[in-house]
Amino acid sequence: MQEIPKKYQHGEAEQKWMERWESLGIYRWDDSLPRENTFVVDTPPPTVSGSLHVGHVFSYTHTDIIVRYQRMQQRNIMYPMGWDDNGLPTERRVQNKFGITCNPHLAYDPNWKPEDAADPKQRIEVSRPNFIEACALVTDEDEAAFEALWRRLGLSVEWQQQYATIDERCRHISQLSFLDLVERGHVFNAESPTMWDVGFQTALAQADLEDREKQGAFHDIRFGVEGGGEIVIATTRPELLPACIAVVAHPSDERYKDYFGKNAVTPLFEAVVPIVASEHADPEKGSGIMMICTFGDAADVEWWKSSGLPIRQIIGKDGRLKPVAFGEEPFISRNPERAAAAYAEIVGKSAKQAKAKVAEMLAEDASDADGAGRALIGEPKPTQQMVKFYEKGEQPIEFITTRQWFIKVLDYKSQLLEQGAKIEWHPAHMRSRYDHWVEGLAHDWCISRQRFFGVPFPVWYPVSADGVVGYSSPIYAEPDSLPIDPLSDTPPGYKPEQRGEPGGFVGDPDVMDTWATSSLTPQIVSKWGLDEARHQKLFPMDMRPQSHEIIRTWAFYTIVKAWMHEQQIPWKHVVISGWILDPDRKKMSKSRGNVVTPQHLLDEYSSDAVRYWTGRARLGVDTAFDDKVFKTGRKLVTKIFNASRFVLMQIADTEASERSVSAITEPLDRAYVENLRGVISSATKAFDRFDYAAALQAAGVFKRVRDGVRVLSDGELKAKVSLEVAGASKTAIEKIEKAGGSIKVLNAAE
RNA sequence: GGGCGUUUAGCUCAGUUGGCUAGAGCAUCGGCCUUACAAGCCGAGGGUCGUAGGUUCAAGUCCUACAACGCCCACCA
Repeated sequence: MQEIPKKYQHGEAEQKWMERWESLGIYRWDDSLPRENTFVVDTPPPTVSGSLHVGHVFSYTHTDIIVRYQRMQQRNIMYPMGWDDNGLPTERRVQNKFGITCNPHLAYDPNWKPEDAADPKQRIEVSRPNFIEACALVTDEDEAAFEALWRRLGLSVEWQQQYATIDERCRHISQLSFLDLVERGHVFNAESPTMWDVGFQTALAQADLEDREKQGAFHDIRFGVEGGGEIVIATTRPELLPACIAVVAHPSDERYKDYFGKNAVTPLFEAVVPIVASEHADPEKGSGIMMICTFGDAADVEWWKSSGLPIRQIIGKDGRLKPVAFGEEPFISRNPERAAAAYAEIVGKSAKQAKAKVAEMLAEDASDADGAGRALIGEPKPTQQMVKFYEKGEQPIEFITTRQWFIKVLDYKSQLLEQGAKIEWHPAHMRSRYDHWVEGLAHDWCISRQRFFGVPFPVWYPVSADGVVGYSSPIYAEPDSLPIDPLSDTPPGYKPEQRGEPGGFVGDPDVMDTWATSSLTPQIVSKWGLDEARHQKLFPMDMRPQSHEIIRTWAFYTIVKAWMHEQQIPWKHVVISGWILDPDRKKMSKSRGNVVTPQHLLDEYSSDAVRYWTGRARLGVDTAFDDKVFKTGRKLVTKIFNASRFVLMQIADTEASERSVSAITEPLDRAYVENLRGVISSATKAFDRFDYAAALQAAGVFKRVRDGVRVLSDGELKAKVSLEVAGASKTAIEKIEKAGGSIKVLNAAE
């Protein structure tokens, strides 16, 4: 990298002030002061992924600008900082760095140290507490890097108030939250079809998904009908044919009216499935008739739930077709031997491989169910389709039946909408994103994940004398004992030796969704459940800064928790910042490879110049990265610095009595002061509505009101004044004269 | 398919409840070493306010339709 000239090296001075501020403790929150006049910020805990980019600098500076304004208004500020180290990104990095995987059922080994993990290539299994130690080692480094950046940027964070989402306090409060929701009846566990990522092998929530476009193909498949006839069904997932449980068409669809009540026979597997009239089918789409499989998509799940039909689950947790027994419930077939032979061709294959194989078999199959000919009609027809993926996953999600914990959000849509309406959104239109998300919710919030680096559920299950685990009668931890790990701690009334034994207990091996903790950031800061007096002083908070793409997760979940626990809103204001776009107006993201790191910008232009750049971006509006703005910022900062020096020099030569406003007598000076009042007033109003960009603009306009034009148009000095001005513009002179003033323009020589 | 947003100077963007000749920064061009500041100062040129209608004494601003771009959601047999 090019070396930065000495005159542009700002680090030293910034370092000095950073240390000065810290030693003075000027950013401390004073817990002795009452709630009134306190300003509390729900700072976003950044994911400590080790990579920093200008996006971080951008949104965190916005918050700092608002905080500094509030501090100038004499507010007692709570501006904490958290680190989101809990969750999958850290887990993956630790696995690769130390060559370990977590086996939550192992016991903690106090002698094992991550540093002496032998060979990164050799995967050794460690207990969950050991794994968490290894995670802590990695995240400590990352957190230090983030903290250094934040300090360099001059964020006026209250560094005494730090938390990490995996630390003891966060685990404690997350578990307490879970127990409280159990008590209030908002939580349940159920074995039911759930969105599942086959790569990470964990359950997911609706908010974890994203749509991706994928090349698919319609396969027209001929089904026989018992008693004669045939129907043709178009599907993009022929591999699910063995999982078909029914065939449905719209009740008003004339083409299929005669078939309702009869049974269809699937090709290859010869399962006899009912032909059902259902609103679920759209006569306009495909051939108007569709197969219901367990499970192709969320709609299949819904339909199955109300049908009373059995589940034919063929996709396993790893995304491969698992072994099933034809001829036995639920895989009843008219011809079990043929079905088993066909299935033997695809068992163990991934869904994708199985799709191709099934299509091949259908194409070759000349003797389908009722001997009507080739089961696959024509060639598969390619189509672009939108498929749901886990946002971090590489394969489409599947619906797989597993036992999971859920929070009931579907029952409370109207209450959650009401809560959203009580919060002020900046900009206001961002609220509609929240409203739409809530209105469109289709699933309760699945909060359990089959992962390791997270907060465990404070739950055990009794094991009966004949070895059956009692999932329906969980043993909950005592609130006083939190945080606990059910895989190493023993439930009340049991002895450690009874773990896994008949008549004993087992611990719940799952961890919580990382949002189950992140949704409690206000309560974590206020120490809800741990320190009631502090909670009352800090909750609800004043401001939640965040970006718009996580309205459906972070904002939504936080609102859910605050409402469920205390029927409160978590904060009064949500402040939404936009994205950083690259100079071509594309979103900056790691995958695009267009990310700009902040360090060289700070070195070359100074923290203040970078802050100036962020301050120009309006709330909620995406901003293109433009290095000209940094240059402008640097010039402006120098200007202000020099002007201040000039003023200080003047003051040094002036008696204290001459420094009051009343001592200003020159009309032009008085005009400036008058104008300054207006600037302060409009900047203050802007800041009060969190619009720092408008405040900056107000100040920027003042900078160039040097010829008194605006003063004459609206100050109290509109009365006739005579001005002696150096270098007044032509227009300024005209305006002043038009307003009835007179003006004498001085030459440089005078 | 539903929703939200954006569209104003070459570029990046302001423009409040409709109200004097639509503004700023950057860029361009011209002129200046005028107490701290050439990392500065003064000035100039540059706009059919996305398109088409409508309301009004008056529309960048309000209404209707349309277009382009971005985002969110849904569908996806």
